[in-house]
Amino acid sequence: MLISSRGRYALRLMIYIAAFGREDGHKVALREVAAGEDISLKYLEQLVRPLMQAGLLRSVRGKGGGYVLARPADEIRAGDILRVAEGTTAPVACEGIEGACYRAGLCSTVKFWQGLDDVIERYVDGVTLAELARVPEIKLELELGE
Amino acid sequence: MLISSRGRYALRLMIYIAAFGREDGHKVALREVAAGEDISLKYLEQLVRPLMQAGLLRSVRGKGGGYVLARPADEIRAGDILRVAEGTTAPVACEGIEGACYRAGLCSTVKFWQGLDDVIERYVDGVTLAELARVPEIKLELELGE
DNA sequence: ATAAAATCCGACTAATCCACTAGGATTTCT
DNA sequence: AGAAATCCTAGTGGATTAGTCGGATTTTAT
Repeated sequence: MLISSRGRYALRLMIYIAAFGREDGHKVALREVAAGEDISLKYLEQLVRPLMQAGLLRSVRGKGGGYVLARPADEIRAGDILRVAEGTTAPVACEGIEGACYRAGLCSTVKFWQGLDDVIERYVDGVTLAELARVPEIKLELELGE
Repeated sequence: MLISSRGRYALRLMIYIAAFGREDGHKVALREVAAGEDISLKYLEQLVRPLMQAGLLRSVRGKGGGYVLARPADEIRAGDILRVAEGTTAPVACEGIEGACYRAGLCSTVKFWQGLDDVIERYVDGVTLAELARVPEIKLELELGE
């Protein structure tokens, strides 16, 4: 799994929705996220699409609409979001198939890369969106004024 | 730390040198690596330079020359090679500095990314070049039906 | 009904990076 | 002298990234 800034933005987006959306159905509009996280609205629209297709978000169209988590935040793993956002999820392509593999360096590395991918996967799947959204009191102070 | 195929090639290169170079000073020519690993010679020349600068390889110029590990293989970590090969080693740029950080999603992700980087770093630094170069025999044993 | 607010959709683009190539210069052994 | 190797600088085609742009559609609010 590779992490680009698309994945980082997607994570921030989801954290924002988790933090400000309510289970009672309070929707979060992208315009709000764009302002809050300082990300272009148009870019967010792109990020949102795969997250919808993957069933991580639900949307309500039209005025007053927005996005809500499709599942409770503690049932969404950071890994779920990143895999969707990064698309391919191609960790390390194993070219060892077509026979170059009998040579020195190649095959021995395959296990190494698989091990690396396991480690990463285990980490990102060990953190829930709820944990990430349940953050600082700083944020709470700011929002209590609204 | 991000892993591109440049890092993968560099690792294979180093494994090859570790496997076929001897401590008594047997040098490995890139031409040989190119043939053995099926990587263009010109590309290998590029990969070699940062590894030299980082003090992981020593070279002998001129005819009959080649490359040797600058340190014993069990004192070189996979992480050493990857960090050098990947260059920037920019894991996740923290933009939280310029004040966008007080908002919801950003700060909480920084720790998350740092944690991910730690996990990766720990993994790649836990494997030595000696272990990677030694694998072929292990693999043989496995194939012999253990 | 109409306007506004939001999600949707598809294409486009400038910049950057990747993998690789090219052409030579220099060093050293035979 | 010639061959074999390392060294150095530059360029290039393709892919990916990060982001833009213009508009279509759906729904709510006035």
